Amino acid sequence: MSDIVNGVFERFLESKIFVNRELLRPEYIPDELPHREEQISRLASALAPILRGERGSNVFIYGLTGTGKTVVTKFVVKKLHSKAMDLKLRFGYSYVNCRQSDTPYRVFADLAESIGVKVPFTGLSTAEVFRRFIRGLKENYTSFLVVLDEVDYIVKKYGDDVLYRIVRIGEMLPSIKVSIIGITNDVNLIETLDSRIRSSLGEVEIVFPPYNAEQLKDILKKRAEKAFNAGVLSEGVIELCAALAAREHGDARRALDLLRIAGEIAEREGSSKVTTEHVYRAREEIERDRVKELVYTMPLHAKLVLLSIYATSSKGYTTTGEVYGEYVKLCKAVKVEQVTRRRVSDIINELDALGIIESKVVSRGRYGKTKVVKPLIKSEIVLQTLKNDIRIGKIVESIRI
DNA sequence: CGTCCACAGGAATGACGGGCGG
DNA sequence: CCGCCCGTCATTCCTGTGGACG
Repeated sequence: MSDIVNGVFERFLESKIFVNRELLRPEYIPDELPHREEQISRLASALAPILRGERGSNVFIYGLTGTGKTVVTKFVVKKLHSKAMDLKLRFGYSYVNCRQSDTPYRVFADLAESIGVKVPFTGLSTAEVFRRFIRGLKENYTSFLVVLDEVDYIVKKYGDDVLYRIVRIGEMLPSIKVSIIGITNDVNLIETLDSRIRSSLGEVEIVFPPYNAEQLKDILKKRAEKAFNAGVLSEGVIELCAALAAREHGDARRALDLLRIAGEIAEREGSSKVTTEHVYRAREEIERDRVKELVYTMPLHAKLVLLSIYATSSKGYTTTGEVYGEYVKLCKAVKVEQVTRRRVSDIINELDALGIIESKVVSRGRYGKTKVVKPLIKSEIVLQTLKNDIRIGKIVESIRI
């Protein structure tokens, strides 16, 4: 009965463009992952011992964003889990994204949550959260798999302590077989690790090379077949998405986003076809949304620094010294206290990490060593968003680039 | 060929609000 | 309610450095 109702709703809601747009979302795990056969089989064989009640190999996975690391891992782990359930094994796994949970505390909190152990956001010591996780593990599992995605975020800030403790669980509790999958887009990461961790963690290493335009096209085609109604994609749409994403180091997520947003734009304006024009507009929209979200949630001083960067880069770039000078002026203008040069230098690095600006240290010999900062985003988008902050809206108006 | 600029960026420390266990 | 620990933002003090200038 409810199927009939849902069917009606869905048919009503679905447009002429999409059959199922969910298939184009980055978190969707398809049944088929073209051009990743080798990685899948290597990962599967590293983990296969788990099914015999032995410990799986620890795996290190490298690859740039959008090369399928996460989706392949989730795909394999999901299969592994259901197989283990068929075999009635007491096997569990946990997936932690270390960019979202970027402190040891939050990593352990996530691990604990994933096995049903409730822990507060804050208030406990990290060691206590870890203990609770271990206790939960002991009670419910004989084998466990920890997936740490974007693990470089933890390692760079806090060293290999987290990894070390997880690796050690197995030694402390021989009754539980614990294995780790570490996923990173930083190829050099493993060299920064302690040699003990390195050898135990890198038992198996799998590299995910970027997709080329041809492979991206395959991926998009497979998904598009089911996601779109027949014939709505104009000639060249898939090729364009593939080409644009290939330019960005073969990022499949980007390619899928472009295709989906292009479809949504076409739908919004009631067009019956998705054209290459829609793809170009999708590219702009993605960029704009990302920046808006980022800038909107930034702390006041980060906004002021960002504004200073734009105000001083009429030549296309600027330097730390110039930025700081401008920043001090702006602070006076809006009557807030300035932070130190040191802090501004960190804020510039943070903006760099967010991809809003690009910076690199250069030496100008006699004239010192500084950081050259280049804004990457169109100034209108950034200024527009900054203007929405009532504290600084007024001075944004007064700045001409 | 040494100096010295204009910073980079590490280390230690602190203030602060949130949130726990007891 | 207290004492403790957390993450975040910030300060202070500091050592390090590539290369044009003299």
